[in-house]
Formats: sequence, structure tokens, C-alpha cells
Amino acid sequence: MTEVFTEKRRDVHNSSVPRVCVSCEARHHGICGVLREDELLELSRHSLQTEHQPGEELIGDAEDVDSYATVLNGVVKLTKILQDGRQQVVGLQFAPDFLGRLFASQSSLNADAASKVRLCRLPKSTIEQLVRNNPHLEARLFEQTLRELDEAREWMVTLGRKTASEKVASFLYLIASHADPTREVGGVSFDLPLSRTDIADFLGLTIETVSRQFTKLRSSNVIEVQNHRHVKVRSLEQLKGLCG
Amino acid sequence: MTEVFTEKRRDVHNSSVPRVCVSCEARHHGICGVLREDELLELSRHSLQTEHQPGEELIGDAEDVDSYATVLNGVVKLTKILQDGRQQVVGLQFAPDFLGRLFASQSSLNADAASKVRLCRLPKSTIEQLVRNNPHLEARLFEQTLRELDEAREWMVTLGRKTASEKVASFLYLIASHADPTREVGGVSFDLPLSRTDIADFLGLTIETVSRQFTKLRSSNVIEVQNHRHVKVRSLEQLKGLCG
DNA sequence: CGGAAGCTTGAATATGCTCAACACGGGTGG
DNA sequence: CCACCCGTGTTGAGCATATTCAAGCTTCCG
Repeated sequence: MTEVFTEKRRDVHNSSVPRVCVSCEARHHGICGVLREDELLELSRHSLQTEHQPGEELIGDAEDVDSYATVLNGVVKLTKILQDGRQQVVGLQFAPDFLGRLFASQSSLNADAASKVRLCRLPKSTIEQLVRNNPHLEARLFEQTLRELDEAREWMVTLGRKTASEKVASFLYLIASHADPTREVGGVSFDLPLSRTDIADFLGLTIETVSRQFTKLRSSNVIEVQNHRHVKVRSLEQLKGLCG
Repeated sequence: MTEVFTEKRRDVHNSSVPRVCVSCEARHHGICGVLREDELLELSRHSLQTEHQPGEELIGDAEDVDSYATVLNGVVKLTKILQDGRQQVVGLQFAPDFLGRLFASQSSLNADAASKVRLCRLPKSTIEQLVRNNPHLEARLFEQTLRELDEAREWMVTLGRKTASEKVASFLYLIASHADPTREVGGVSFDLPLSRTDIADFLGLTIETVSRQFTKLRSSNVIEVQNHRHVKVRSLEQLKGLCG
């Protein structure tokens, strides 16, 4: 983890917006978008930007939590582990998602950086006080929770009822929809934010099965793959058709 | 569906509690518990108790929704279906859960009565207005949503990473924890609110596999089964140990 | 260039699925 | 009252899909 320089002085050209927040990717679409100027200023005085390498643990299972965070960029994976080590990824969070389970003093899952991740850490007590005083903030967090619940249920169908190839197609489609891919001649392309191991843990498969399905998609010209990570999808429509 | 007699006159002995609500199982623990007396009275004037038989559809996928509901008793299953008919149960709701996705004009899933179910229907607009005016109600619904998200993620581990026998054990443990079982000498016993088909759709298995796992649990003396539906668990601790 | 980590491929195996037959229980009608 | 039927659940045999285990290949980085 690396702390990033945080300048708290006001920007003279944006008199009321804290300097740290001026160029923030998450200011408008994340939770900060619903804060009043004075609230944002107050919050920014307690916030801290941090940078994390892939694989780094952000929140541990059964660990005391003293801060929430906004994801500024990168992908965070939420995982659960069985006693014997079997692991399941139960959620992915992208910018500008809010990270952390509101009102819980202990986390019931692990949050790890899947890719390089930059967070804006927000003290637990400050956020909880803001939530109590600003109904718009509570509403925004409620909305995100409802969206996450919808996504979790959608994914339960994938886990419970889809075949290995449908699972991998669904995963690629999901990433293509989130990782703002660059449109190219004859398709869209993007970098996978997850390793094969993470993909397997997300899909409830083994890495070998995931790998074989990638190979199958390559052979049937649905995707091209470079360096194992960079994927080009010929047609999102075709990919969607393979999702079951 | 059968409409149940709804008496709107005030109960003289409970001057401020609507007659319909006096003996309601959900009044204190469901959403009604956070309403002021005048709000409860107003809401009760628009509420309607309905009774449903097992298998009856309560809310259809992609159907316009004009009412929410509180589950008074019975079990509601939330399902999603793939084009080719494969089905996945993505949630179970027990009394006094609130039923319906807030703020969505269309449902993205099916809600069906798994057992006999009694609902208290609440008009969409009335609830949404109450939510806007009563922060306690919003908070209560937020809490339920967070709980459902936790449960969904817990279940994703079961779907993605557990074996067939661990899945069935987990299901029995889940039901035993919700269906207020009667403690007996040497164990607890309860009725399954779901058919083998529903259980299979919940666990991402086939009915044959579910059936075989029940047989295995019977042969190894973990459970006793009567009439396919009535289950007695020797030891919840032992069962928990089989959940993976 | 060498080593390590991550990924792919192959062969053998196991777990859960498919298809088919049968059992059980509850309701209906002769 | 019994025969029959239908819905639901169980059991069995063979099969398919995904896993396991093992080897080899890329890619990255020193």
C-alpha cells in the first residue's frame, strides 16, 4: 500500500471543491456526488488516497473495519473461503463503487485488489455520521446495495445452471461491459483484470477448465488473446449468444 | 389467490392499532414495526391480505409491479429462468420479509409461493411515499437488503464450490435455521417448504442427485425422513460439519 | 540467460447428469 | 372398497462434463 499525496487546500478556481477532489474520477458518480459542498470539504479532510498492488488484501475476513472506501480505479474482488481453502469470488467492484459493508463492525468477506487499485479511504465514523444526516447519501448507498443484490442473483444463475463454456462467455461479457473497452475494427478489446485463478474462483471452475474454454473460444474465432490478458471480442452480440 | 376478510375499523381495546394489524405476525418485526401509529393506520386502509397455494405465481418476471407485500407466513421462492428453461432459485423469503424490489417498475425475477403463503399486499405508491417520509422505514428496508445480499453471497459459495452432499446439507441447515423447528428428544424436526424440484433448482443440481443425497444422509443416520417432507435432524452440529 | 510464476495441454478419473424403470401416496370413480 | 391414475420421489445403469494430476510451454524479470 502506498499513500498518495493529499492536498487539502482549497483550489482557488473551484473555491468550494477540495483540491484532492477536483480531478477525482469518482466525484460525480460515486457517493461524493450527493454531498453538499461543506460535507465534501469536511469528508475530504479525513480522506486518504491509497494505492494497492494486485493481490494485496484490502479488508480481511472477520477483521475489524475502521474505514470505508471509494474505488477510484482498478478492480476489487470480494471473496469467501471455506475451511479447507476452497475459494469463491462473490463480487467484483469497479470505480466508483463504494467499498465496505455499512453498519457491520466486522467484515464477513475478503476484499483484495484484483488489479492495481487506487482507493479513497473514508473513516467509518465520518461516513456513518454523514449517512445519518444526509438522506441522499443513504439513498445512493441503498441503490448501490440493490444493484449489487441484482448482480449477485444474476451470478447465482451462472454458478448454478450454466455450463463451463457459458460461464466463461458470461464472464467475458461481464468484463467487456464494465472495463470500458476500446472499440476497434471488427470488435472490442480490453485487458482482463483477473488472473486465470481469479476467473476460476469467480466461475466455480478450475483454472484448467477456464483455460480450455479460452482455447475453445479462440479456435472458434469468437475471441483473440494476446499475452493471456489482452482479449479482443469479435462481436459482443455473438458472445452474448453464448451466455446461455 | 384468495382475499382474506379485512376489517378496517379500529379495535376499541387498542384504540390506535388497526384491527387487521392487531394479531398480525409481522407487525413488530416486519416493516410495520417502524411506522408511527397514524402511518400504520393509513397503510392498513390500503392493505389487503391474500392467501396463495404452493406453486402460485406472486410476481412475474418482466411484469409491471403495482404492489409490494409483507410475507405473513409460508415461504416465497425467488427464481430466474434461462431461455431454454433452466431455472435457478436465487432467494427464499420467510415471514416477516418485505417482498418486492424497491424503486423498480419491473421485476427482474419471479416470485412464487413455495408453500402455502399469506401476504399483506401494500400499494406501491403508498409504500414509496412512506419511504420518502419515514427514514426509519428506509433504514429497515436497507437493512433487509443488506441481509439479503449477505445471504446471496453466502449461497454463491455453496453454488460455486460445494459438492452435492455439502449442498444438500447446507440446504437442510438453512431450513432448520429458519423454519422454527420443534426440538425433540435427540434432534430437531421440521417440514420442508420446498419440493425436490425446488431444492434442486436452489442448489444447482438435478432432482435425482438431491434424492440420492437425501438417501445417503438417511443411511448414515444424520436425518430421518417421513412422507418425503418431514425431516428430523439428529444433531445440528453434526449437520453443520457436513456443510463444507 | 536462467528461474519463477502463470498458463496451456493431455490422459485418466470422478462426480453429477440423463434416461428409464419403479415405488409410494392421495384422490377419483366404478 | 378396490382399481386406477397421476404427481412426486427413488433407484439403477451408462454417460458426459469437469476435475485431478502431471508435463510442458510462455511471459516476465532479474
